[in-house]
Amino acid sequence: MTLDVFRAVADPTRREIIGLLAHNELRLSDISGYFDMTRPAVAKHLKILVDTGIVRQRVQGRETLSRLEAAPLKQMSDWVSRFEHFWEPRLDALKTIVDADFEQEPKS
Amino acid sequence: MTLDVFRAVADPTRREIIGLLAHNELRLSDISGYFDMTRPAVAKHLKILVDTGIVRQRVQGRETLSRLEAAPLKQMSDWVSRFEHFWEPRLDALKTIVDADFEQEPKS
DNA sequence: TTGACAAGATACCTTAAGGTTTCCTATTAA
DNA sequence: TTAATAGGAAACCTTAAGGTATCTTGTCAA
Repeated sequence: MTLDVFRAVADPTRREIIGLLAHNELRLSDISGYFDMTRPAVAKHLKILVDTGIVRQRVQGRETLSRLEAAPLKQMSDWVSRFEHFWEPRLDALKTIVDADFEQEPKS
Repeated sequence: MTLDVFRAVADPTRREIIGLLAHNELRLSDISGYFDMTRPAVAKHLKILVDTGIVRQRVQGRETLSRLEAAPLKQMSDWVSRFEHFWEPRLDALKTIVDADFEQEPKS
């Protein structure tokens, strides 16, 4: 029971799976075709991604389709964004520009 | 020998250490004061952060001062940014705005 | 209506991760 | 010049992580 997004993303295989699912809905056997490891190994990685909510699955007959549900990755994005100004010193200025622009827009 | 930024950041203790060093240069004993674990345990975490380049150290007498070197976190930032549009649908528009603005600026 | 395919489940193995205790060495303050 | 402090280093322990092999069950096509 991991449930931790950071831990889920720590593994390179899982990052690759996330990449694969970014644009396609795939079956387990499709995914495991990309990797040099057994299907149950990939299934375990996939399960971890499902447990953290990064991947969602739907069953269709004997197949299980997996698709990306990227929202939980926002946690990571939020955390790391606290440090962006370290390598992007113009970021403060940028933020000002964006904020100003958003204020101009009508409330939908 | 980890050297992997994603793995380094996967551990919550190490994320906290990164947070502590974001604004202060601290000694090991300062840092370990924040945690409910032994000093050598914290030292190991710190070593992993040093190995990935996220933390830099300088020796001053009998003290070793650690400070954040956030640049390696950019790797994570870059990776996760590929998925930002999943939770921020306005991001494409935003990118356009920013690009346009940057083009206006003089080359330094 | 049987054979092949998709994938869940279980048992097991090996190594890496995260911790502890204990000891040692260098530096500084009294 | 000795006692306290900072922290490196080694040995060890336990559990979690990442894999494998193997078996079973459900579904579909021939």
